[in-house]
Amino acid sequence: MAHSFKTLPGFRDFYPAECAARNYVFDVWRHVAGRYGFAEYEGPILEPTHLYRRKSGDEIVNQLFNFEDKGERDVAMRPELTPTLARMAAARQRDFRKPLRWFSIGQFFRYERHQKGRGREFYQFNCDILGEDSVIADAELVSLAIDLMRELGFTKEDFRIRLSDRNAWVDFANQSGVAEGNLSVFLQIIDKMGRTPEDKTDEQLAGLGLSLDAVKSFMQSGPEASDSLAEILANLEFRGLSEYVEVDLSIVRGLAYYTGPVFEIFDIGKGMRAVAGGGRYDQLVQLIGSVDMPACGFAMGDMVITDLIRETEIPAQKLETAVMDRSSLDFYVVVADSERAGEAVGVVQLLRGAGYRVAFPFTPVKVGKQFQAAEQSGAKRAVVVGSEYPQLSIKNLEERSEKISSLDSLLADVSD
RNA sequence: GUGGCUGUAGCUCAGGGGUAGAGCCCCGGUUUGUGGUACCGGUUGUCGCGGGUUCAAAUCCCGUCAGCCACCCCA
Repeated sequence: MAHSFKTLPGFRDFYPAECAARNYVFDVWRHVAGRYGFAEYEGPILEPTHLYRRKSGDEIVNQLFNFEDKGERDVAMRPELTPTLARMAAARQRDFRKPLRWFSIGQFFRYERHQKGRGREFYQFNCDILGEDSVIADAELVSLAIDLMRELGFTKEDFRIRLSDRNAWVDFANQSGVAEGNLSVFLQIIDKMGRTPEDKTDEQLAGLGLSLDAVKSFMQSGPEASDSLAEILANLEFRGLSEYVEVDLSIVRGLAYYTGPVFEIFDIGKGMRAVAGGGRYDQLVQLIGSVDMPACGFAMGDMVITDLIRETEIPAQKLETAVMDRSSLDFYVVVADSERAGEAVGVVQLLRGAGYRVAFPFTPVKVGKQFQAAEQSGAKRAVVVGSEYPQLSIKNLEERSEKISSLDSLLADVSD
């Protein structure tokens, strides 16, 4: 084992079991997005590094897989999709009726330390509504996010949407006399309040002319903090989803481009990092594509949600069932007489032609072993091809029952 | 970038100065065309790598690398 090759740090191999689990999550994402009338799109995996600088500033480059290509372009593996989306939407905005409801499932790359729920490569579901400034769009996204979680098998005991509104804080700051130039500093302080010692927060706030008590008091103001919050909550109430949501004004979400309501999904009791997050970003399309287009969206990565699924009973069972369903065969064709191996593959193809998932042994194997292989493949039934051909026998592996069939009647007998 | 923990068979791990073990997995067998259990047998390791101490190191010491976890960051 001296010099074996391994995956690069933070990168993953997906063996069939993991790949099936991943695809199950993809299917749920795609399925639920479809129920909301979202259309799937995709962008390039490699983009000009500048696209991300434009949005997030130079410090972001430290977290990028970027390099110079053979045409001496500074390029980066995409760390997120929103800038690409903004570019795409702006470039052909006249081609689409508003609002755009678009989703995407893709792979992303960030050059950072690998830890639980976080790698250098991951998949992310992105879901955005563009060209709509009503906060009902925001509510629609929250609702979609809740339905994703429910579709995966989670209940209100398992997760919560924490909903906030940056504008509530902006209004608060304005009314409290915080200078315009200190707004982003202020939001940073709010964002970090939960993990900063109180006396330090107090000190920082004092620097802006604010008191910790006033901030803490406003933090408790709930849905009254802004009209948008109240409206979103009322909308979710009509949907019967309000029990999944709580107003939590401590949610501000790191970077500066959010302009309104923001939300994150958190597990209850497991203490993992955020499962998903998003919000309104009304200026970004303008910034990237010079087109004025309000927008909101959210993203969910595959790593935290998969951890959470595996650590929660019902979702874990749903995943296992789905993985089993998609990996198991419908039929295993047992070649009981190797003289009939040729006829057996004919039977195999007949079944495959009818849409069944079928496998058979490539080399002569004892019949007992073949049944064992059939069991382990998850096949529900076996078809035995032997010297009696074209007479066949269909065996139900679960019930251990057997019935006689023939080449001509096989498909009919099998579909009963 | 900082810190903590861990590196022994494909996997989960035990052992603890005298040149390696268990369980699982995998493969084969338990007499010639019928199955998950059981039983028998088998493969695999320079005990992460480099150096030091010692008659002797997987075991002790130093370094290094890797992994995990946390901090920073989190689009």
